[in-house]
Amino acid sequence: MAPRRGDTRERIQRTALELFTKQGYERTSLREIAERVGVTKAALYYHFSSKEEILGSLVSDAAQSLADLTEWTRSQPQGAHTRVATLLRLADLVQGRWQPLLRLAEENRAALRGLEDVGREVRERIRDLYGLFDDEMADVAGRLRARLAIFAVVMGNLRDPGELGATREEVQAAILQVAGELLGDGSSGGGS
Amino acid sequence: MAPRRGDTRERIQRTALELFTKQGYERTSLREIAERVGVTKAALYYHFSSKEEILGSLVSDAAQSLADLTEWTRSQPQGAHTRVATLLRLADLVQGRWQPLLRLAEENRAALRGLEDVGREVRERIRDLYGLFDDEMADVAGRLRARLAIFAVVMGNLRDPGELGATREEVQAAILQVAGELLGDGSSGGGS
DNA sequence: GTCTATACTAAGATAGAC
DNA sequence: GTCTATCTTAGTATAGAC
Repeated sequence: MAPRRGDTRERIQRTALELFTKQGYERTSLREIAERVGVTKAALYYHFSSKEEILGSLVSDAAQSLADLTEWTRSQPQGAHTRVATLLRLADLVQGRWQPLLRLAEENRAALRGLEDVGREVRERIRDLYGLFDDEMADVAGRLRARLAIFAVVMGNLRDPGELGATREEVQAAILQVAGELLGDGSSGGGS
Repeated sequence: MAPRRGDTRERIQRTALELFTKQGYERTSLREIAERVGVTKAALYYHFSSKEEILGSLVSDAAQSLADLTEWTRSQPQGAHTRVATLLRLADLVQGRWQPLLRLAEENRAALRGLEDVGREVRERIRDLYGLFDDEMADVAGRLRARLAIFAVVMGNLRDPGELGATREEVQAAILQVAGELLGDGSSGGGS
């Protein structure tokens, strides 16, 4: 219980992420965060100008790595292979360091909407990602399939595998199979 | 501006639904609702025992019509035709009277999670709906496709059609096409 | 049965001392 | 960099007028 020095800001972020996700953003009070970190409410206001800014600081990290992903995709040759490779990288992120934040985002969309600057940036990055797939899809159904493929990768990795009556590995294999089907059809599918 | 009598409860519900959806559940104060309705905060407490109960009263209506839908499906002969017919009815509900509430639910999942009784009921009804499709799907990929079909119907009808660069009618047609593909493959698709 | 007046606790936020 | 004290407003609750 030695009084740590210099890492208070990060400890606030870690604690907030945990509590925001478990209880919801609005149901988590600054008093609660401060108590867990071992400081007073006012101390939080030294490191962050508001409760919203704590949330924003968590989101902007993820926005950066999402930008990295779309940039990588753009640097690759266009085609089905790159689309699938992008989904694989996305799956890694969703299972890895994005997971806590995505759970938070899923449950607290209204709070995220309140974020002015950071929120706008994330929404733009997400649109970028969609755009990468849309560009190669001829028709509405194709773009819809691409979005469903992305959704399957994201949500399939967030939810309890038991919901589908399978292990995590089985679900992961099924996601990649179905996502491949959805992306494959689209690029050569018939129009209206 | 005549002082209406007897419809205060419904006006509270309508106003709450609108504000909860537009601003988020937690960001909407009882004072705000009361002001719009033209009564005091305390009057709300005559009609509802808490803010949560206002939300719960909105949700329980939808839970009932969801139960009606699954019951109807169960009364029909099993098969691809019934699955598609169920999705069509679901699409009608999503575009119609469920729309405001679904928008609310999407943005305020954390608040919904707080609803003890009603929340449990809705989650059970949703699981029932999934179960109807799961029963006829042999493998994990099939069940995943069925869920994606349901998701496409629900979300495709909630989002702005412009996101896919199409009109509402075009999006609607694409949703039904893709949902049909997803449900069709599943029942005869190959195993692992 | 329907609502107003009023009060209580806890929230986010700020000012200024150390 | 952190704390004490304080402010405003939120949700909640009750007593009592009509």
